[in-house]
Amino acid sequence: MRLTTKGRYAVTAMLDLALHSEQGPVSLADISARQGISLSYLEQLFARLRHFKLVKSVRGPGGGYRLEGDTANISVAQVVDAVSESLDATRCEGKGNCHEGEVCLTHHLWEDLSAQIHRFLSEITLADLVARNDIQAVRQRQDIRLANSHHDETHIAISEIL
Amino acid sequence: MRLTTKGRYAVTAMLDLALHSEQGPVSLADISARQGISLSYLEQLFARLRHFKLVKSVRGPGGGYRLEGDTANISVAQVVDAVSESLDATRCEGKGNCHEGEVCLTHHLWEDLSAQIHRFLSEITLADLVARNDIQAVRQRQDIRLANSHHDETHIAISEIL
DNA sequence: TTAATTCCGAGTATTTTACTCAAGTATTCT
DNA sequence: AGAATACTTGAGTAAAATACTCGGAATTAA
Repeated sequence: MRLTTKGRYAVTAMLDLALHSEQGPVSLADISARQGISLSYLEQLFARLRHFKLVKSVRGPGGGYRLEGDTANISVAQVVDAVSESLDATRCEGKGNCHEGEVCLTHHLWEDLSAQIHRFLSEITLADLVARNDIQAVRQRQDIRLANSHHDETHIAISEIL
Repeated sequence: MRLTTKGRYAVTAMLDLALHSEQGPVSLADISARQGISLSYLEQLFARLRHFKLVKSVRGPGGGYRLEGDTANISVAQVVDAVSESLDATRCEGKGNCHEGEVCLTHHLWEDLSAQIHRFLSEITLADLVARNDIQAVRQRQDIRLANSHHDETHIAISEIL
């Protein structure tokens, strides 16, 4: 469980997707416009999200991405895990080449911590985030703004509101 | 709250320090030998740990580092915070230049999560870690090994045991 | 067919990580 | 006082991760 801005971008994008999933598939271009994340970067992130079965793609015009399954079944932990490597950084790498059969200790300890953080983030779902009224308030502002301005260059990104 | 290998190195080093603090100051060279972390990198980490008043340096022969205060008062969160930048990655950066006075939303959300993880790691102290008997077992092996071998090149790092 | 979209691969700039090297400073032991 | 020990500082560097660009191919609705 690595915790960097990359995971944060992914959570933001997934939240945006959750907020707009009612009106059919959401294009990455729209997410890019609303959240201020580059399109190509989103493509990379969504390739992994798709691979982990968190989203489903619809190709062609009017296409985009849909959440795979219900928002209540997608946790923040899943999203973060999908886009970020798990951190090992040990000489042994779980292969058991720790000295003389003695199993790793610092390793276990850290994985312990890591597992607990993971458990914690597993209990927060996209549905929980969507239910927050501060999020709902922003959603509306963003929608209006995107509708008004396909020529306008000012946006309110969710990240500017979180 | 960023969670990478850097923080892990710091926690490992601090744990090593805690395990050997009874016999006077611990030199970075010893920690380097036991934990397999390069001396220069430890120097950088400890410069920050010192700056955050988590350790105290003792110069001169027989010198090294001591923990500043009791192990029960040093949390994992403090150690991680000391060595890693806090992740912002927002266009607004808390400066309130979020659009039209509307406060950041995704920002708040993430900081919320971040704060909760922080709280979680704040409740785990070095004393808690030292108390684990798997750690104690390793400690002894490492001590023997370091004593026997200032010419020997095989070590059991805590990280090989965690 | 055309346009919108996902998909895919290569490439790149920036930052972070992890480390090396070298010179300097403080302290203690003799 | 002088030498040894060890911290301190700073510059520099290689590798990895991050964040992004670009070009083009595949798909499909209209």
